[in-house]
Amino acid sequence: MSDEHEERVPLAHRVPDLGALELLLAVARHGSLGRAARAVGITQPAASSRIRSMERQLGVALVDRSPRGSRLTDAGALVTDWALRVVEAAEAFDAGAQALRGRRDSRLRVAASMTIAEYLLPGWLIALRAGRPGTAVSLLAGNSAVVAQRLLAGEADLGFVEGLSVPDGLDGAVIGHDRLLVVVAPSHPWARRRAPLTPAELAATQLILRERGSGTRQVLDSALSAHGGLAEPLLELASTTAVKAAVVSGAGPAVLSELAVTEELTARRLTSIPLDSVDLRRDLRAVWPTSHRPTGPARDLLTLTRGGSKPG
Amino acid sequence: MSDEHEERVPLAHRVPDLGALELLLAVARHGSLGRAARAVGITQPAASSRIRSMERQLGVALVDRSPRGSRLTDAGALVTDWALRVVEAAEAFDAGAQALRGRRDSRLRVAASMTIAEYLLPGWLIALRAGRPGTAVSLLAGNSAVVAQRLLAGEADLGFVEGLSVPDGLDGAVIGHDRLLVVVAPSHPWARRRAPLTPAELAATQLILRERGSGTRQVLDSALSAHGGLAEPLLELASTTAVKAAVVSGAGPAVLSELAVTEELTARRLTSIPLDSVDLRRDLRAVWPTSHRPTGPARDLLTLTRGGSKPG
DNA sequence: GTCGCTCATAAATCCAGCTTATGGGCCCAT
DNA sequence: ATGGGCCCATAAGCTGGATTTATGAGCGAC
Repeated sequence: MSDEHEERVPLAHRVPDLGALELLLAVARHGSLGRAARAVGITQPAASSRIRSMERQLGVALVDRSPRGSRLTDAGALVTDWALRVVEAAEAFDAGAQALRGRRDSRLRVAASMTIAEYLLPGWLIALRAGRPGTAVSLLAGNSAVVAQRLLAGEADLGFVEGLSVPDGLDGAVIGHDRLLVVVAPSHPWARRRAPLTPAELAATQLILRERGSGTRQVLDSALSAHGGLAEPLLELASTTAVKAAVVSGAGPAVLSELAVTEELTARRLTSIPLDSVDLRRDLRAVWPTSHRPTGPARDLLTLTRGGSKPG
Repeated sequence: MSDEHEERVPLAHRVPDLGALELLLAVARHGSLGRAARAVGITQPAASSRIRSMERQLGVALVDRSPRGSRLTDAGALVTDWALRVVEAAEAFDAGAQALRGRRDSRLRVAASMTIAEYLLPGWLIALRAGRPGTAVSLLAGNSAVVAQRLLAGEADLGFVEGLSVPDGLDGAVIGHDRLLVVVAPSHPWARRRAPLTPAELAATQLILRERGSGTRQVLDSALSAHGGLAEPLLELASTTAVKAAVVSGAGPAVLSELAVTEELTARRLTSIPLDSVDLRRDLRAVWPTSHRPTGPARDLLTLTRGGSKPG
């Protein structure tokens, strides 16, 4: 059962590559193929050819060319918006990857829980880079205990954890909230029910879970301990990505951070089921050693995450 | 003043291409380079080389190779999650593009307002494709009047509009809600204020707007008519994308649908400013000709959009 | 020991996209 | 009206990256 979606033609052949999407965005911004070309560092004929082959690939005219410049067509405006989503995701990828790369010699060392590292940090790093270009960031992902240990050992400058309490020896500040959601594919029977799920029902259901030790799983286990504890997992998978993929493909229900599934929820690829009586909210906290108040880039990042503006 | 963010190295050179990201996801799913290679339709050496150059590019080991298969490293799990976001955005792009292309000979013809077409439809189409593979969809984007006209002329099977009322001759159902938000870059002075914005202040401020005729702009104009109406625009741009890009780069404030900016808000690339006394909520509705209840794929799509529970 | 799976390497091929060079259309200023 | 500025399109040649085949080597099960 489950996966093996055999796609005759891979996605990469149906979607223009990142360079082309960036070029399209540049055209939208600058109003001319030539200007856009210069903005992305290629020549005008290259841009012309690239946009043309993109139009051939999509089967739709994207820009109105005129001797006075180029404007997006109606379809082009739509495509450009979709392209922006892809480019933004790619920027987040890049921000995260850069942080991961600089493990050794970097200046700002961040330790974060998986959920925060996956879904929030890349965005923050983009914003940080805008305010402090050139800051090298390194990122280590682990559970609360690992984060605490790194901070106390002086191997990280700033940490982020989700959970109920601040580990000993650390100071912290709440920077946001997160909630665990029960999610299923829209085709799942639960998607049609009107009544909220009861904790007992959830506890008795076989779920798709991350492997033992994940923070998400621990929170869920303790919240349901009064109702019989978690049932045997239906599947145990290594990454949040794998869990999501399994749920989307209809393998069964899972409980995931809302941060991990907002995209799928608005797109209706997943449906969230209300849960009765149990509140699965948890705080997101920035933490640091009591002795070392964050300074410099660490302080900037901290400020950023609290919704404020940058110091300057 | 538009700033020229000159990136020495374009994003496309720092981020692996879509094919490589898909391959990485396949490796995560299948646990072996060779199987992953077959899954994406290339040979094993090609996959090996691609993953290797990806690791070189990112400067991080992504998979643990062994004679019994390959598993993701810790860093690999993070990267894979970021990769999934990119691939999902690309899938949405593809879903939209396919709908756009099939304008002529397709079986399900959808007419939708810009905001819905941009941010919700691609996701719905992905879900629809999962349930009804092979359904060809065509998409036309326009304002309420255009949508109504197409439906009544029999040139579209199902419509989606945002707004206060259902056009004459159509039946409709509320499928969700949307809210207009005032957004600025985190560096903008407004990001620091504690007091909500007053309607008069907003009306007196020069904003970055979509060009005249956009639904968003009309709603805003009428909501502020009691407070002096909109000021002269600071910039008039052709697409929501262009507006967002201008705001992020600090050009000024804008008013945009929350659907358009959720991503930027959670990533803190944009900040939303509370607005006093004026409620900019609006309903999102599916609509169809009173005479033609949706059937077949149109009915499936309609069911899909009413499926989940959406906060807000 | 041998078969089955795994991954890595080498060499040849092929194609996609780039650059330079050129030409034509439109508008404005002189 | 005419030259110069902007715009875009086309043609030709080059280059590099990714692919394919063919092979070798490690590990485990029988």
